[in-house]
Amino acid sequence: MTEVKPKCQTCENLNCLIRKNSMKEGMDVYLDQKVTISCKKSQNFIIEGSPVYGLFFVYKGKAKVAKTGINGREQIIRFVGNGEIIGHRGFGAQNFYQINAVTLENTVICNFSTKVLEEMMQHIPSLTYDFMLFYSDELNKSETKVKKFAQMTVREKVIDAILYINRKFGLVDGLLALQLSRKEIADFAGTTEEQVIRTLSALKKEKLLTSSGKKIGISDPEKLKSEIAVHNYFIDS
DNA sequence: GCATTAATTGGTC
DNA sequence: GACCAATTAATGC
Repeated sequence: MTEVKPKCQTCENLNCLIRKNSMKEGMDVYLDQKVTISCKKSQNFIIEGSPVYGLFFVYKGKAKVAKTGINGREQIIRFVGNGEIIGHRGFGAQNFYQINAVTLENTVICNFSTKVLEEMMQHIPSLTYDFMLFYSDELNKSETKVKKFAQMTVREKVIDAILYINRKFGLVDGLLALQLSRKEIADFAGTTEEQVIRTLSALKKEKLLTSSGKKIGISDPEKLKSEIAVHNYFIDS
């Protein structure tokens, strides 16, 4: 752990709420209290049910946020990349995390304690406002997701999941930059691994998707989008 | 190359 | 459309 703590003021993750406000008067004292940790792939750095110890930001890497169901069934809430927040539901009244967060690759994470965050919020209004907008947006996404889960067919859910991953992480050589197992796609889409596999091979046969090994490529994004357009696919849930 | 893990396929409820 | 079992492909050591 000889990592140099990245400075917020010069961080390249311009979408990070802390970064956005890092130049504000009085921020320095809070930013100095940041803790940065280096996680290997598949590290469970937030454990469901454990006491809240602040807010996390992805500095570099990727992670998934999930809730565990009864018989090992997992519901992936969302995927996060550079500059994004994790654990924000634990901020405020709640004392225990309601989610698990696991890295999908080697990932560097910044952490602010709840105490430091509270002080920041009290003293930097623009930061507080940005957070409010963020929470509002999250709630909107969450509501959209409820609708999707209730109304979409499996095929639509899988298409939606693929497009979401594409929107968020993009393609490399025509293949999704974030490589997930079929099980993970299923846990995110709200269906089973087998259904995902069957849907993927159907879409492949229809020439809407391509694949190279276990990696997935998109060959006809417009057609995919039009299939779920009726569900407002463009809302990034 | 072998052993473990993931993907796929077929069948049942 | 979920769950289970058997087969096959992919990947780690």
